[in-house]
Amino acid sequence: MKLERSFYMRDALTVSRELVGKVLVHETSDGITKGRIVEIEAYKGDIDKAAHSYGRKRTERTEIQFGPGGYAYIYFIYGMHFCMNVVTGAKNSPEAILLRALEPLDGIALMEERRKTGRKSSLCNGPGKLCRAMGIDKSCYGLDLCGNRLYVEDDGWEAGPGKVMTTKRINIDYAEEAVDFPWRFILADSPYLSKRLPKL
DNA sequence: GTGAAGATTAACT
DNA sequence: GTTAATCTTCACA
Repeated sequence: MKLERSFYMRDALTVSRELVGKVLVHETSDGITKGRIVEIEAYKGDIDKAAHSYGRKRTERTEIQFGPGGYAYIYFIYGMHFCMNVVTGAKNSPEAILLRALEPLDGIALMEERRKTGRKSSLCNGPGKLCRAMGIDKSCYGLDLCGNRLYVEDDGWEAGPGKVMTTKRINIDYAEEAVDFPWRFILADSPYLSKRLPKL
């Protein structure tokens, strides 16, 4: 079943923990693609130097994060990649969750066509890659995840005990003390992670 | 209007 | 491990 608004209205860290193992669904004119969420990172604008909305900085780009949870925050990075976030928290609480890796479930042929690669395991194992495989671009910015085009569903699958782990985030070395926040959530035994499990 | 930097990826040494 | 590709967004004039 599709996740409801109330699921997203909670704290980003709480939502993150429960979002691992859920299924991202994108319905397009080319077909439907689905992928299980195996790696995500939480960003909290009020205290997190790594967040675009750090210091409650409100710009045209981060505007959607200040609304209620349950909306898509898409941004373009390094001139060639899109990244998708799920906005969480209540209104005026700039929090979001970056989707870093998915396990392809449905529409895999369509993903391969978009990605031009034959290896299923590398189809969605990175923020930029999963967006391309899922057909997500700027036109998805601000979409309501409680709508019927781009949303997250719970298919009843559950991670085994201790399988959801937290680690430090990736590629935010400029964020000073925030680099040590354990806000990356992963499915420990998934072969679809963007990087190998760091040593603990 | 202009310039610098980036929540990445793929290719190369 | 290092680096180029490539362009939106943001800060400042």
